[in-house]
Amino acid sequence: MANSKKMDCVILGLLSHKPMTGYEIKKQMDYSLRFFWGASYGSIYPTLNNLVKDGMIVSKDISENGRDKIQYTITEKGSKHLKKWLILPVEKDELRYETLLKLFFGCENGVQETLHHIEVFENKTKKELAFLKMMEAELEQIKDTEDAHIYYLLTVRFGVKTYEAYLSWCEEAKKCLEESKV
Amino acid sequence: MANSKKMDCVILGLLSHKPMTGYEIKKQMDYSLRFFWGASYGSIYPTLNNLVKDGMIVSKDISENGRDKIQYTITEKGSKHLKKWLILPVEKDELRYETLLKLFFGCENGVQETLHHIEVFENKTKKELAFLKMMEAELEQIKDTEDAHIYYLLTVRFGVKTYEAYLSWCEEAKKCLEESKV
DNA sequence: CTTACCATGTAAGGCGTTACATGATTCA
DNA sequence: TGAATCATGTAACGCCTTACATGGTAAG
Repeated sequence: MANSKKMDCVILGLLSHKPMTGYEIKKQMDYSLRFFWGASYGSIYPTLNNLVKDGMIVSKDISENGRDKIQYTITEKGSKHLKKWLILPVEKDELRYETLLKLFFGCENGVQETLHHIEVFENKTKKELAFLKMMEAELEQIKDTEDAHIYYLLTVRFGVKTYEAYLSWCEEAKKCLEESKV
Repeated sequence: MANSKKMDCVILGLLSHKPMTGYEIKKQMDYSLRFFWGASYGSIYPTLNNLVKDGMIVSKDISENGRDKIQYTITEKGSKHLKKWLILPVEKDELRYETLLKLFFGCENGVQETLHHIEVFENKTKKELAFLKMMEAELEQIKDTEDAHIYYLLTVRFGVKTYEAYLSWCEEAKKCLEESKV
């Protein structure tokens, strides 16, 4: 009760914007929440069923583009539940950065291998950053068309700022390790 | 085999620096890895027993300061295992940022509450940053006394850079939301 | 004398992924 | 016609946290 399951709240949050199918929820997560939250079908579909049981959402069988789907809509109860969760203090923000782990133990691995890990990380970050900047540009254009957009934009900018910091660190870290080789 | 349990490798990594007890491993993690990795006793102690069974580490009952402890030392096999894991490509770096989740759904929560979440996040980040800067200063002084220190320093600098980016974002985000109130 | 910290562990249970299973449709 | 994508789910399992359980020592 004190702090509901997060998966529940993420899905309620997404459904508070518009009715969606499980499949669409997954797509939406992979697109909008990709850099700070993830979920698999194996957790999404069971969660949806539980939310229906709890009266937080209702399901409706629809047919679109010649495909059978199950569309979920948030209920009044679900909306209240979401809002209650939103005002609660954040429990924890956590990272599990394997890259940093391998860096921390870099001494056992050698400079060359460690540099390689950094480069892989750098490339991944560059790609993600390009994606985020594209989203940022998109959102800036439609910023005023909907209240929610400003919040989306803020999360995207968070991503942009952190990824830029990562890249700046990569530069420094590479230099630092190159020098230590000499 | 392809990619061993991470908990195993973290512990092997820490033990590769020096022999430690389970309690010390936990302390060390909370201190050095705090901002990118975490673990509880409930996973550390069982992991240690498994590592002994697998011959990756050996245990030794010791008595120190009038206390009975079990000290673990990495074996040749454990060292090889660690090195094998270190050169493997990173599987995934993940964040689970509840703050960003609540921000993303900020529209359902209102500007005021969202600002509050940002301020809490900002304060927590400031404290962590101060801690990291202290570690940075410490490490810079002893940088050349041991090969491993440069790697510790790099992880700490990663933290410093990202936390500074977080704070810079907080400033912007607060302004942005304040303006939207008008 | 009691609080805080040192020190080690177990058990239950939560939470989520991976892999499997199925089948329709669209497009090259 | 075969691959990719749409669409929904289940089952097994892994991994970890929380809470519980125990007991010693140091310091106020």
